[in-house]
Amino acid sequence: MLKKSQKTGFSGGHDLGCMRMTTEMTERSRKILEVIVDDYIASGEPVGSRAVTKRHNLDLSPATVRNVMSDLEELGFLASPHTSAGRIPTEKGYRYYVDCLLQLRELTPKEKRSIEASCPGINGLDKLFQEAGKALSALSSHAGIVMAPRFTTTIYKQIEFVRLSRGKLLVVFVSESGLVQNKVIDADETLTQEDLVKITNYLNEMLSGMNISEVRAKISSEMKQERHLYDKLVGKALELSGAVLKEELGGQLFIEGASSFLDQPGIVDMGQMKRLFRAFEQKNTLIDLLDKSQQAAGVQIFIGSEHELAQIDGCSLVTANYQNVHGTIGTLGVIGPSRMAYSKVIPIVDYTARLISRMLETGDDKEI
Amino acid sequence: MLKKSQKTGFSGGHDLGCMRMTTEMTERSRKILEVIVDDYIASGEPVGSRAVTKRHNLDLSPATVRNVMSDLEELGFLASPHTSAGRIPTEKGYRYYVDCLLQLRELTPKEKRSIEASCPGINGLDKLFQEAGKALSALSSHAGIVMAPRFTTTIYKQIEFVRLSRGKLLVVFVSESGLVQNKVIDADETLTQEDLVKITNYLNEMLSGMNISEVRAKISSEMKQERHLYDKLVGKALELSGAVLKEELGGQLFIEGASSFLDQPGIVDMGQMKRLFRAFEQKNTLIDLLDKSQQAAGVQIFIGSEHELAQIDGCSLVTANYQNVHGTIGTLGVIGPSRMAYSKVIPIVDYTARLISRMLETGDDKEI
DNA sequence: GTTAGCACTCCAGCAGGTTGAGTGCTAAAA
DNA sequence: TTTTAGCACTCAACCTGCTGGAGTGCTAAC
Repeated sequence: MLKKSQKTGFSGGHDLGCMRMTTEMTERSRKILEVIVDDYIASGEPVGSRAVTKRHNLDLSPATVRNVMSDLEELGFLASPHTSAGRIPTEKGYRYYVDCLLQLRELTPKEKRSIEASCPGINGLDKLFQEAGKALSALSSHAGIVMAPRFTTTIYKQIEFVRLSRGKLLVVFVSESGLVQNKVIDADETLTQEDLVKITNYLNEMLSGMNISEVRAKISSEMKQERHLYDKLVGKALELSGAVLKEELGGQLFIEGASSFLDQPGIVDMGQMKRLFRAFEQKNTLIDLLDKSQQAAGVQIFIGSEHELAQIDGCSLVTANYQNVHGTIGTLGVIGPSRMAYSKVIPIVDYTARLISRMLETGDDKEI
Repeated sequence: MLKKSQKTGFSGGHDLGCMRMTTEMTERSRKILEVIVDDYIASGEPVGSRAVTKRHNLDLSPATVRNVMSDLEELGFLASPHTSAGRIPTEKGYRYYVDCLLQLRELTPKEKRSIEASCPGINGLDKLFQEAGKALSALSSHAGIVMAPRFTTTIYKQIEFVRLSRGKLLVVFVSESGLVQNKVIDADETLTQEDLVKITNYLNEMLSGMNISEVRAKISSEMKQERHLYDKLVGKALELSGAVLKEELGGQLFIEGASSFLDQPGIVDMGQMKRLFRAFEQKNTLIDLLDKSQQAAGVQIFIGSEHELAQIDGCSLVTANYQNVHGTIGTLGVIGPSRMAYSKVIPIVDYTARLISRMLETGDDKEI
């Protein structure tokens, strides 16, 4: 775990470059910025010069601190809600804090155990993701968010057809990691049970072990090639599987503990709260955002308007990817107000992502 | 559709008995109560005597209306927030209104089409329920709520086993209505692929067409009976299926559009809002409530504290059941503040429940 | 460069006054 | 007997002016 004065270097949308600033930022002003952000995160109240000197014995007078704060405001790290309130961090201020000043907390064994206990073995991936989201939420006191693997990144394992009432066919698709997708499609009724078995075997043999992009390509090429040659059943098989896989399934998003947003003492803007909850309901904008964060490795932090989602304005997002043996397949994290305890949230997200990765890689959750 | 002055007779927790009251309630006081409730539902503001006479030409002076309102308050149908505000309906007032005064609106063809359009054929039951919830929410401007069929009411159709990594087995269970449940279980690695096929065939042959309670009983009795007699594979099959079915799965709850609760102009009590959203997240208390409402037929209305859920205090719930050929299997409805437009919401819930029933019965959504 | 002092600003809270909506009561009218 | 008009009363909502406190910016001294 990172120690003080090491650079944490979390990347987000912007690269503020915490080095570029050091010409203007003395060690002292850094310390003061840190104290202010810490204080504000803890209290939610604007921080005044006197509070800075009092709570952390800096051997400086309030007047001196005021001068530094004034500089910090000019640099864009702080802002005052009004003349005679204290200062609060700007987004830029949070960014600098996270990039250069943050001292991460170790997770306590109790917290680790708490996360582990929430993921009681894999019995159904959906369940696992949901529980992970709940754990993230419970420990961070913000909303936990888990994006299930996108369909395209999964590996074909098996397909099954179940005949429902008249002309309806349930197709169950299973990926290697245990992700299950199902869909009902229309199918002509001439297909017998044996036909279905043959189709199943044919598809499973041909496609097993491919990822979904490959599967799509394969089906498409086979369809062209074999249209007039082989027997009708093969054509049917391709048609059915094509129908199932043509849609972009998956990328399912689990959001847990969204109600923690209502815990903020004085809810500032009800309109924003509405937009936020609506974004949680629609999910697709969030999915896009998480897709982006899936490009980079490690813990990523998006502060305020760094993500372009106007709907979740004023919120920050801490994410990390999880992997299986084939590489990164999904993203999880915490979403909360920009004023969140990053030092606590980051290790939680990091640890949870690693835990999920291990579980998906080994299929074993006992030994971490 | 019901017309004015017919009794609607929706039942809820309490039976106020709209007849017992008529000794005290004249035609005129009924009319005034109706106007007040209508007005309050429309405006959200306490209704004064003058507003009653103005907006609905009753040929009565405000003073007369005041006398009647005073009576209605004494009877417990109205309450005043404070001395010089108008009156608002009590829960009892809503109950009387819903039972005796309500004039249901017909759905417009546009609304019907809107509901139908939201359920674009069954491609996956989960998806269907979710979309139905969204439709309920969109049309009612409140939260839509759909409870998927409980596992115990479903009919066994098919079971499939898919081998995942080391020792993990994915079990996919399909019910006759197309409900899919999957679960990962541990299984010893000695089972070959052929063993699995045999197990699958054995189970599907033995259990097909039974409901889940029967299936459980059957497995249990078979296990006792055959433990020492037949080959090991049968025992294994029973063991596996038992592991899958022993849990109470299903009863999944879809809640859509919860954010509409935030649309209320002046949010009264933030604490209540929190409790509400937390109840939506936990779901199980709501599931219990909906389970209860599944006993009775037709549209059911729970107003305010008639349901015992303190968490959703001040909210009303309008529900209806949906059926397939085997009878009632699930519940859907709308949950919103007690001050909701019942005349609009009730037909929406009713129509949606019928639509879902038809779709589940015929497997065809074209012709309604 | 740092600090003390001072004037200034602004929010929060409180008291007092006003307005308007709505009520309850009473006495007169129907 | 029922309905209505009139009047006094109440109370929330709003505005106002006032005060205290927290915090700032500036300047001059250390």
